[in-house]
Amino acid sequence: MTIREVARAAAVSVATVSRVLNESGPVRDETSRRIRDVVERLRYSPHGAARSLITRRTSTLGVLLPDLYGEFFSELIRGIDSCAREGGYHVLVSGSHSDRAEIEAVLRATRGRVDGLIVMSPDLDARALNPHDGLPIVLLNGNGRRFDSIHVDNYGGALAMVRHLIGLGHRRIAHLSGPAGNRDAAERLRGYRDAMRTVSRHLAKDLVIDGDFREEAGYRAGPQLLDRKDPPTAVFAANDSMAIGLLAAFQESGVRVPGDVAVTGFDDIPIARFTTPALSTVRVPIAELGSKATRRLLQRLSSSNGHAVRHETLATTLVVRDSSGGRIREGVPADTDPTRPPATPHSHRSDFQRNNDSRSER
Amino acid sequence: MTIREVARAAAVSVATVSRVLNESGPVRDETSRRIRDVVERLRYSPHGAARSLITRRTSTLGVLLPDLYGEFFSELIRGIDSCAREGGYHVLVSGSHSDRAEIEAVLRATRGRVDGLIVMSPDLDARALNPHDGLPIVLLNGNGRRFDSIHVDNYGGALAMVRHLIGLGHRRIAHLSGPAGNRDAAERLRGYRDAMRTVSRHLAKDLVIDGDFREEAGYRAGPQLLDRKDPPTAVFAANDSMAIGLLAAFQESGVRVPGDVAVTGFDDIPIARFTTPALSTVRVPIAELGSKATRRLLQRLSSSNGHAVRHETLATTLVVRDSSGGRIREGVPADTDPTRPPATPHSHRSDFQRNNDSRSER
DNA sequence: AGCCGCGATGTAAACGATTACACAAAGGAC
DNA sequence: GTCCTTTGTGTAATCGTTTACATCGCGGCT
Repeated sequence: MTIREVARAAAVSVATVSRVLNESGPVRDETSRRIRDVVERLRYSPHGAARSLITRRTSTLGVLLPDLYGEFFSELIRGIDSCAREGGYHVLVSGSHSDRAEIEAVLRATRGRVDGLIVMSPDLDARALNPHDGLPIVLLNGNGRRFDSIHVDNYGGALAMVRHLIGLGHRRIAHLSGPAGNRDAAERLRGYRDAMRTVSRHLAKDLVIDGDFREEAGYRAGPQLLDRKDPPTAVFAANDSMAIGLLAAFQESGVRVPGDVAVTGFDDIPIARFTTPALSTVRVPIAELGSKATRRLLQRLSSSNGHAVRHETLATTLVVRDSSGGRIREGVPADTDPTRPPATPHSHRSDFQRNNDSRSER
Repeated sequence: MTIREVARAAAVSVATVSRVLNESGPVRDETSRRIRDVVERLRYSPHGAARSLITRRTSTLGVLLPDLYGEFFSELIRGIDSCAREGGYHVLVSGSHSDRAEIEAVLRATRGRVDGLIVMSPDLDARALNPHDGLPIVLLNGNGRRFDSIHVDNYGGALAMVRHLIGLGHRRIAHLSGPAGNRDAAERLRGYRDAMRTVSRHLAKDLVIDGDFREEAGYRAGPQLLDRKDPPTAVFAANDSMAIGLLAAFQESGVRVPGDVAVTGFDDIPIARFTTPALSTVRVPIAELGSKATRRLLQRLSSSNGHAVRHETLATTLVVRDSSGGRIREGVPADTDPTRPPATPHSHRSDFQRNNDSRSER
């Protein structure tokens, strides 16, 4: 079932078959029709490897992720996949890249298999992938200057959230941080610190508990926080998963949220609005993050003339639900979110949102 | 940076370089070392497409999924990816295949790009991929007889869950079903129906509400159920996402769970144990489903002598937490689950589990 | 009539690896 | 010394495409 057999069956040369299949070059209508018939009948489809060998394009995008755990990544991949497919590309994913050596191994293994790379590696500087022979790369929340990148405004989101809590009168606000070394986590922590600093030193004091982005960490943090002699009145978790774990711990201890203590998260994973109480959080446009990165990569692939490297930051949105106790119960318009794709209607639960627009183009 | 340049730089022939790189054939130690040095220095790595053209292997597995939404798929992909990487394979994913035409398009496009396929397509019979020229395929919850397949015991799990509710004294038990046409959903529904049938017709009556596996569907079902003149005392949702939506709706309506009504789910996604109240559900070994499928595929790839087609069904586990009200509060050993990977310790919240072992090998 | 251009097609050279085969040198066995 | 085997290496065919170039009619122009 090679192009050769098709050519023979249609009594033409391979060149003509190729021309018909790729719509390159002129072919008589009748010939074209005949060839198409044969292709259909023989169920021929060209061999990908052979094709990419000569065209030097694979129609495949590589996606390197630090992990594949949780709803965040399924959303991200969803954004990437839908956008890639639209552009006629396949997606090669690869999760759990802890150390630099592993990243390099994958980079090597994928040579000649992908046309470009989307790399998310928050633990690591991008130096590992420095010298990769001109393969276009888009970084997700990375810190390389040399590559295109799409960032999420972690800092701004955290700042807005903590200010929100401060605005509600909270002073003893704890932060449940993400894993050490993780860049996103670090930025959220920085936002927390800076927001706290705007309040008089005597009244507000940093209180950071180490977490790791998993539900369990939040669950364990609950008792730790309650056992202090000056327990916080609000806890800002570095992501929703931990906030949900925290919610569970408080619930078990009989601590009311938000009555006794406010709890907030970060990411706005789809489930956040269905927790009890509904979680106040910072919305990260996850799928959009993926699709934006993909679009950027595709555009760099098509226009080979190297545009300047671009760094873009996606704005986050403060989403006030019940768990922070800050919800305005009257006069809130139902679901005013313009960014949410209409494919996922959540029309019943209303959110109060504030766009925290510190978006920037560096 | 081709093998040719490496050969020239090391003053040997391309054949020798290839032999060193693949450890095929004898090479003098000194020559071998010299070549390795050059490879290192030139940062050479062989071109994937060229290699797969001649070897007829791509070291890539294709994964066709119906969708990429939610925690279920990230778990599944995680299982697949880790197992594939272990075997030295890459993973090409592709989500959202609604109709048959789309599946066929992807099948064509991936010819010569993958060595085998894992296909999950619960909406569809497997006939679409019938005649694919000898490409090894493993079906996930599909209904093809001709291909290897791994199933989840949806029926047994549903049966066990509904019996659990009946055992607690419930008679008016509603079922919030999955999307029409979805095979998993259909099996769970069948389990529900059969369990209900074991109770006297007068006392227990089917009550099925249509859902679609999304949180929102559960949320909307809440009022619908409460507004009936004979509201159910228990609701068995066809998956956890919908159960969580339902929990949120009941919470808002002031209906206590499990006091006023019991709620249960299916899947045991990681977040299920952190809902309020903790969700009673049926555990599906999702990551294992992925890794089992992958292992099967790999083994079929290596031993080309065609074993007979095998169909395997993975057992599910009844996980009793708080939302069903059936939790035995005394004498429950903490976290006795043997199937849970130690990588995700959830040591604080205890589960009471019952292995519903209707596993079978067809 | 001769020339040019163009449309339709065929021929063959790439692309970058693997590998069957050839071959040379060396070492034993006789 | 001849023959055979083993080891180490090189030459060239091969995988299935794309595509530059050549070819061949054919019609229009001068």
